[in-house]
Amino acid sequence: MSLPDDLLAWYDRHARALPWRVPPDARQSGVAPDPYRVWLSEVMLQQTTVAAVRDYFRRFTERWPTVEALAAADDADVMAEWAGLGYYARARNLLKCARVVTAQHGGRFPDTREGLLTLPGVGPYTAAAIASIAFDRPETVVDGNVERVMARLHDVHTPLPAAKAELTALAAALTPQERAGDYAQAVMDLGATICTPRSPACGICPWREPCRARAERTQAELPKKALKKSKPVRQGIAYVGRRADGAWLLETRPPEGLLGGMLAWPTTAWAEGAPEPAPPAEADWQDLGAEARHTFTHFHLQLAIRVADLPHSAVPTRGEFLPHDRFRPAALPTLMRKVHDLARATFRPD
DNA sequence: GAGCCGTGGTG
DNA sequence: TCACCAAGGCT
Repeated sequence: MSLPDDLLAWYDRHARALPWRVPPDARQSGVAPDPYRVWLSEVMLQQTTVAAVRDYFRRFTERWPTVEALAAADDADVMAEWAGLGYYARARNLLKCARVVTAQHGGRFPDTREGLLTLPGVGPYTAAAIASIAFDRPETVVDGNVERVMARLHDVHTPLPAAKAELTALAAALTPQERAGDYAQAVMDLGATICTPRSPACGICPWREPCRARAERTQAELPKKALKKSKPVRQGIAYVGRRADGAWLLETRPPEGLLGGMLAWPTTAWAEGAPEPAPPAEADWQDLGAEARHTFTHFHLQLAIRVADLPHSAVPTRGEFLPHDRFRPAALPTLMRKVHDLARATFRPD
């Protein structure tokens, strides 16, 4: 038995049951995955855990069962449905991609890695994942799991990201011509359930015998990674205003950059040091005395909160009033939902 | 190559 | 409390 065969045999017994996955037995009986569902799941899973993705995947596929349905959706509806999942450029690219596939490819996803790479939001990993999982092409997927598994299997001590090319070559050398889709998912399942970042379960690993790191007892320290930079602290002020009729003053953030395209409370700029106030409407803004703390990828944020009852005649300089019955806190990104949770108690119950 | 871009779980 | 981490892509 070869290494890939050993892994596939393990996968046949231990594959995780996932909503977007065709299990190995069904697959070998000729059931083909739906490329739309494979693509959607892979985009959602970028830097995101399976546990976080499950409910989002279910809601998206119920609401938009096909790529054509998604392509026809309103941008704001898609952004609201994505709210809380993070990395919102993914949602913007998701729509772009659905519209390209619908308008330029007749609603069918390209079935090669090269074709898939031309799509918005589809990079080297996702293109290989869709090509292998949806179309059974022998492409090599290299995600964080595969990097970790290869670094341990071959005892590679070069730190990431410099080691990326080396680990990719090692992974490619193992990729089988047959059952490419199952193999791709098998390596990732191995990384997610056995060859985990901390406390890997080497004793029950199908690759425990050939694993070089296990032999050298270096598995816990691999893969090596470059030191991370510390995060600076930025500060700002969020303005939560409500009109007497219950409408909230909200804005849609600019399409690019942090939380781009998302519904949000108007805020000052976020910078190191005390923020310059920038209220979105003339009113008696009161400091809430509590702040929302949130950590983004590259900085910590401390967001002070100011609240105001706005007169019906108020003309905001930014944002617009969203009627009470059309406002869903779930449509806010998490930071803005935290702000709402802190501020809501200060207003009369609706 | 490196910075930007979210969030929730975990030790 | 806090740093680390997860099926990356774009610029």
